[in-house]
Amino acid sequence: MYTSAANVAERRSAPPSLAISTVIFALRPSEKSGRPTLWIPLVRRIREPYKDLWALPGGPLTHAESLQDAASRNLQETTGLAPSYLEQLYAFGGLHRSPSQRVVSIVYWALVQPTEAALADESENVRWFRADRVGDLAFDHNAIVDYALWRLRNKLAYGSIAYHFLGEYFTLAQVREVYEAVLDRQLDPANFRRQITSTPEIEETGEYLQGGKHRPPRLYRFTGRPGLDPDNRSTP
Amino acid sequence: MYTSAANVAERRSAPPSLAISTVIFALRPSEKSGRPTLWIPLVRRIREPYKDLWALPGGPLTHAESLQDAASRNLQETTGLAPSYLEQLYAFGGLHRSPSQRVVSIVYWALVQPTEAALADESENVRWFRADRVGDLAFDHNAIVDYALWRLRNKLAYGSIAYHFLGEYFTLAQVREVYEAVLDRQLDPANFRRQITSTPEIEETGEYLQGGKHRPPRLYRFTGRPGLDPDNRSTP
DNA sequence: ATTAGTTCTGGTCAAGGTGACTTTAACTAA
DNA sequence: TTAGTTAAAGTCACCTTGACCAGAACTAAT
Repeated sequence: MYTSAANVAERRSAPPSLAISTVIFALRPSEKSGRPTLWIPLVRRIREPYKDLWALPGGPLTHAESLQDAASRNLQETTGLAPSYLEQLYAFGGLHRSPSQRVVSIVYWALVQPTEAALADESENVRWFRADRVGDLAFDHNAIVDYALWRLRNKLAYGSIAYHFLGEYFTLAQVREVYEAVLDRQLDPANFRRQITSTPEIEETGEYLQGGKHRPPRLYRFTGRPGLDPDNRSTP
Repeated sequence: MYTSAANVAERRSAPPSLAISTVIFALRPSEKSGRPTLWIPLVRRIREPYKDLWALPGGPLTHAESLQDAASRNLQETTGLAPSYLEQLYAFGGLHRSPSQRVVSIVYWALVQPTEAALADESENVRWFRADRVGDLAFDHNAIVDYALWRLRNKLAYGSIAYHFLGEYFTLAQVREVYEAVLDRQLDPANFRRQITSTPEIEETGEYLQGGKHRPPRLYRFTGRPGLDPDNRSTP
C-alpha cells in the first residue's frame, strides 16, 4: 500500500513526538541542620542522547491514558510514589530540545508527603537531589526545574498548597517549616500563626502533639480542596 | 520495507496528534451601551466532526515551528491579527475530546488591541462573539473558553496585563474601562487611579487627550515587560 | 523541688494599603 | 454665564502586615 518513499514523506510530516515528564517535590531533612529542605528525584539516562546525565522522570504518552494519568503513572513507575498533589506545569515545545528528534514535553509537577518520600525507591539510576543543587541536567530540564520551583513558590505564597507536603494532622510549626523550606527564609512564628489560623480552610482539632521537650502544640487539619485546573475542575 | 500489517500496528501505537488552538481576546464596543466588552473570534467548522459548529481557531503543529510560533501563525491566518500579548494557557489531552481520533491540544491565549481588532478579517466562516455569549462550541472548546476567561481575569487582577488591550498612550479612564469590562463590575475612579498611578510601570506623560466634552485627561504610558513564562523568559 | 531552656500562644503597636466618600479643577455645550 | 461632565486630589475609617513583647506549658538538668 505504502511505498518506501511514501513512508519517508509520512515521517517527515509526522507530528512531533509527545512525552510526559514530572517534577516531583518532597521535603526531606537536610543532612546538616536536620531541618526540612526541598528535594526532587531524578533518573539517570541509560541511552543517548545525554547518556549518563540526570533527567526528570518521564516517558512517552501511551495511547489510552490522559495526560494527568500518564504523569501519575510514570511517577509511580520511577519512584513508587503516589502524589498528594499533581498539576500541569507547562508544555515545552522548542525546536531543539532534543538533538535527534522533535519532542514536545508536557510537564507536570507533584508534591508527595515525607512519609511516602521516605520509602521511595532509590537505586543506581534513581536518586534524590536538593532542588537547588541539581547539577547539569539532560535536555532543557534545568530550565524546567527552575520554572517548577518558581511556580511552587508562587502557589505556596498565594494558594493553599503547603498542606499537601504534610499528613492529615499537623502543627502550625510544621506548616511554617514547609514555608521556610520552600521560600528559603525565616518567618515570624507569631505572625505566621495569625495568618494561617485566619484562613477558613484550617480546622483546629482538640489534639496535641506530645513528645517534644517543650509545650505541646495543637494539631490542625486542612479541609480545603486542591485547585481549579481544567483537569481537576470536574471532580468536585 | 513495511508491510500493511506493520503500518496498522504503527498507527495504533502512534502518539496522539498534536494541535494548537488560540483564544483571542479583544475589546469592542457593545452594540447597546457603547462601552467596551470582551469579544473573541471563532471559526466555523467546515468538516466533520462537529461540522457547522463554531470552534476556536487552530490547526496542527507543523514540524518546523515552536509552539508559540504556531499559535502566532494561526492567529494571523484566521484573523489577520498580530497579538500584543500571547501566552500558553494549557495542554488539553482528555481521551475523548475528539470522537474520531486522539488529539492533544496545546492552547494559547492572546490579547489584541482594538485598533487591530477593528480591521480584523470577518467572513462567512470567521465571526466575533461576546466572550460570555458564545453558544455551544465544538469539542471541549466551551470549557477551554471558560478557563481562558478565568485566567484572563486572574492575570488582570494580579499582573499588569490590561495595557496590552490598549495602544501606546492611554488615559486612566481607558484602563479602568478595560478592568470593568473584563471583571464585569464597576470600579471607583478615584481609588482606581490611586492604585494604577502607584505602580512603577506606569509613566505619566505631558500630553493630554483633547476632544472630550469635559476636562482633558492626562495620557500615560506603560513601560513594563510582559511576563516570565518559559517561552518569554529568554527574551529580555 | 526548683530552675533553666525551649517552643507555643496570645497580645500590642505602628505603618501601609483599601474602600467609601467629598471636594475642587478644567473643559464643553447651551 | 451657567449647567453638565469627567479629571484629579484629598479625607477618613477599617483591615492587614511586620516587628516586637510577655506569659503559658512542657522537658531536662540541677
